[in-house]
Amino acid sequence: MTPSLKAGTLGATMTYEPKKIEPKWQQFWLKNQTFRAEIDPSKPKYYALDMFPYPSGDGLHVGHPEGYTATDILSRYKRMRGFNVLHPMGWDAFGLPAEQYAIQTGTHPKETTKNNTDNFRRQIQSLGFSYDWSREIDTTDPKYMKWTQWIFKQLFERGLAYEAEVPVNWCAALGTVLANEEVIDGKSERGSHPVERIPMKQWMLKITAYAERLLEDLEELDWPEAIKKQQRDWIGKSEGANVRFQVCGHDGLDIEVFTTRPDTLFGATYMVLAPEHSLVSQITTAEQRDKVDGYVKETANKSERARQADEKTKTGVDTGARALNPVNGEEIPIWIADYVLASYGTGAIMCVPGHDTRDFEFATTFDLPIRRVVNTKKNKEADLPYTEPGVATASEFIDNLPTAEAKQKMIAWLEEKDIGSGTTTYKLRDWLFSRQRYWGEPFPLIKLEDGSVRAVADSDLPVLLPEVEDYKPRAGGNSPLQSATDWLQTTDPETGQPALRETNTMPQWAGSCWYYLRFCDPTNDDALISEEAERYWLPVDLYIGGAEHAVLHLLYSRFWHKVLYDIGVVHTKEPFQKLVNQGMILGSSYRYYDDNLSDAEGVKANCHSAQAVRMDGEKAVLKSDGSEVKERWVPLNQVRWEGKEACHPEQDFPLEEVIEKMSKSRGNVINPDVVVDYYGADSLRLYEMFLGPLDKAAPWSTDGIQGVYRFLQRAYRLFFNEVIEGDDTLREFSQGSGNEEQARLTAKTIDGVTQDLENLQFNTAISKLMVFSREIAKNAALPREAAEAFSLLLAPFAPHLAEELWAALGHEKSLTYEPWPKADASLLTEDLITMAVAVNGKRRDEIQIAADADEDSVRAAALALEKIQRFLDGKEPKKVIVIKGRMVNIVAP
RNA sequence: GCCCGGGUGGCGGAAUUGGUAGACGCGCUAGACUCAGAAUCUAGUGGGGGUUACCCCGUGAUGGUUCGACUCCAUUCCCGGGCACCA
Repeated sequence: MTPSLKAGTLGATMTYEPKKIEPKWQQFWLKNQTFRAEIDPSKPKYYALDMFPYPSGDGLHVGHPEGYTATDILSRYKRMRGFNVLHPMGWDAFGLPAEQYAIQTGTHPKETTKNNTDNFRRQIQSLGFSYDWSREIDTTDPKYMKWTQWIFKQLFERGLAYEAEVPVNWCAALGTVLANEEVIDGKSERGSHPVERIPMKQWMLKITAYAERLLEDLEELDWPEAIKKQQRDWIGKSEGANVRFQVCGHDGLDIEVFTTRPDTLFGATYMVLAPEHSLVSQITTAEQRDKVDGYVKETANKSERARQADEKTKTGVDTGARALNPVNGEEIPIWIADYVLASYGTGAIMCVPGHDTRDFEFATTFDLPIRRVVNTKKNKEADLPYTEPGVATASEFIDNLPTAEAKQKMIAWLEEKDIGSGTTTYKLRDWLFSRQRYWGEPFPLIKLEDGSVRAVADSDLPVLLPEVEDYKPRAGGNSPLQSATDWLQTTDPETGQPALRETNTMPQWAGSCWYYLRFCDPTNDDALISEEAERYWLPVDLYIGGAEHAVLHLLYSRFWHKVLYDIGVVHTKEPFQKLVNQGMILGSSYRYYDDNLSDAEGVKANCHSAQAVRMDGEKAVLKSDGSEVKERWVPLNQVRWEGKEACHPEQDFPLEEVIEKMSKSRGNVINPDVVVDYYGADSLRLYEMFLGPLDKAAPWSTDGIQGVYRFLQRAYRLFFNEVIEGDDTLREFSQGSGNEEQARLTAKTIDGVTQDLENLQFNTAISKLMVFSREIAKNAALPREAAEAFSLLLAPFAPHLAEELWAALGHEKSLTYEPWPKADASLLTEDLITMAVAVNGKRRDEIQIAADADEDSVRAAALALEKIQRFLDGKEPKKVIVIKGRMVNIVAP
């Protein structure tokens, strides 16, 4: 270490000044590559990964550092525990905002992305995270893209990527199609634009081929149950049977249905096809044709959202056709209705109104017969619809069988008669993988004149994006790449035939699907990852990120990982062993209302405080006259403070505080740069961890951060005398571990902080450090051993100050690889302990007694207490319960 | 509607998994320092009663199990999240 890095030599550090300490250590770490990770088989590895960010133009907000701080704490802790830690950071840099900015301004997205990543890197580095920056990656880097395209090629060559004309989620506002996972309530996940379903030719990835494995392998993962459940639901496995129903009057024409309740076949009194079902027009009778055509058209025009809007009202039309129920030969009507989805199962169902709520509603609406074929488990008649498992009834050969057995017997019967078979169905659809955008990875594919599609040779990867004039998507669902003629028109190197390049690009998820692999071997030009690096570093030991990626990124990466597993690139079935979702950091928004309902500009609106407004359903109205008003938000920096009360900047009324997700539109975003400037990175890190448990949402409070800042100041003053003129000087330490009280406190703190770190309970760990800093030197000088231990314990949380203190103790090396302090176990247990004495469970007094005192002496000591005697009133206690080391409970008569 | 979470002081949150409820921090109150403020330090701070000793109430609500319940069980209310006609 250079002498200039010794504490106090930089000039007048008269008090704890993060601005002097923090940049110094950040530069030190960078210059010395302190956190550089190399494969070292002699050490156990630990791979701590953050979900890498999309570098937006807005920069970091305080939500980002929460997860980053947590992984950083663990990384620093694990290094001190002797682990070889891989802790990298990079950029998920393809994405819509840079492209939209390009459309508006003509700036190449590459340029925007570069500026944004530079800003993100600066911000992240100002927080003192222990990333190995030599491993930084960027998904838009051609060297990275090459391998994204290479993986796509592997999928393509194994038939896992195919082009199909499918009904897609077309979002006109974004000018692109979206994956099912990107559509929420019929709107785009990004921006909430309307999405419609239209048929288009698109590239699909066969994620459904991995449905079972994606489901099964969830079992062994240490993930939050909620996320596992979301993935299970999304995969949506159901077991049942496919059954063929013969259509009357159409020789040999069958309609196949999927049912999870083959045991209720005797109760099937009608069938329903999705309006889009391919057989609809063929089987519709002449009398019903007009009605059916009308209904089909009507539902086709309805958006997906409108179709699902009110599920209670069932609509449908009889096709006039009849089918034979294969179990009893009964003729049953075939209807079409939009409550049956074309995309699930076979797009047709058999309806058992007695035992399915939806069928029941439909049958009631259209007066179709309802039949009871299942009784309760006790074989009693239940109210219909009865959807629980029970016992079959009125079902001939399966009568009296419990549901599970009845299903099995029915499936065996169907298979024997060759009219059906047991089947498993998944809700999971194949992954729609092409986007009509500029800023994404081009597909490494060429299309020949004969219609065949060929993958570009490995030696020609990566296929780079062409330069274009205009970044806007082209009409008719074509990507901007369509107009890059020189790029588009190429020749097949093998046959010399003219060929066209694929003009769609990959979705943003492509790059993030495998980035955790590249971090292990970021500059390898011969493989996406070397076998050595893969074997050593994988899997990721701790992965922290937002819960919003539950079924998007986390499902897609698992899928790609399994494909790579199958082709021998990776050796683990799953990429992320332990996953933690950090909770959101919420902001305070300030609300009022005005009567400018149309958002007209230049209008002098009448403003109202929230107190004058009540909610009338979805609408906000004035309490006084019931007229409608619209909510408005005052950005944080414009709020006028009257003491503790937030007020409208120009008018004289208080604003309503609403705690919610931070967003630009609310003006409640806290910029970490401002916090670092004022309190320093160590305070920001500490505060975010001190807010509460990592996985819970918590509101940001500007007052709250003062508490941790004061703690750091106190910690600093524990070590230094503050000198008004000149440098602060180190205090006199006592030698060794100090007096017994101090030695015990040190041991207890080491023990407690260590346990909390292992459990990711950072908030309680910090509180233990606070207690330590307040108590340790209260009555005696700070012992040297305590000072050393404290610096090391503080290091994962507040690394800059910790390094400063460590250096002040005379150490010349960074504390990064110092062994983690070990608690003296003999000091953790006390000889003399305090035990609470309770009467009837209520604490009344306490006794001081030897820790190893036997039950009888504890009992005697407790009963001897004057206060206890008072409660007993001279009588014998009914019972005395002694909980070793904790308390005595006396049951009074 | 279904499935997960979660309801603890004025606020963020602790509580070794059935054993002293409210650690730690914010805020607040009082005091010290200061010409003054800021900063810092010290003490107090769940509610109610009492001069003290001390007593009563208290973990969304109601009941139950237990010597003892924030913790377990049942019913119920509220908040957050996810899924939502998936046959």
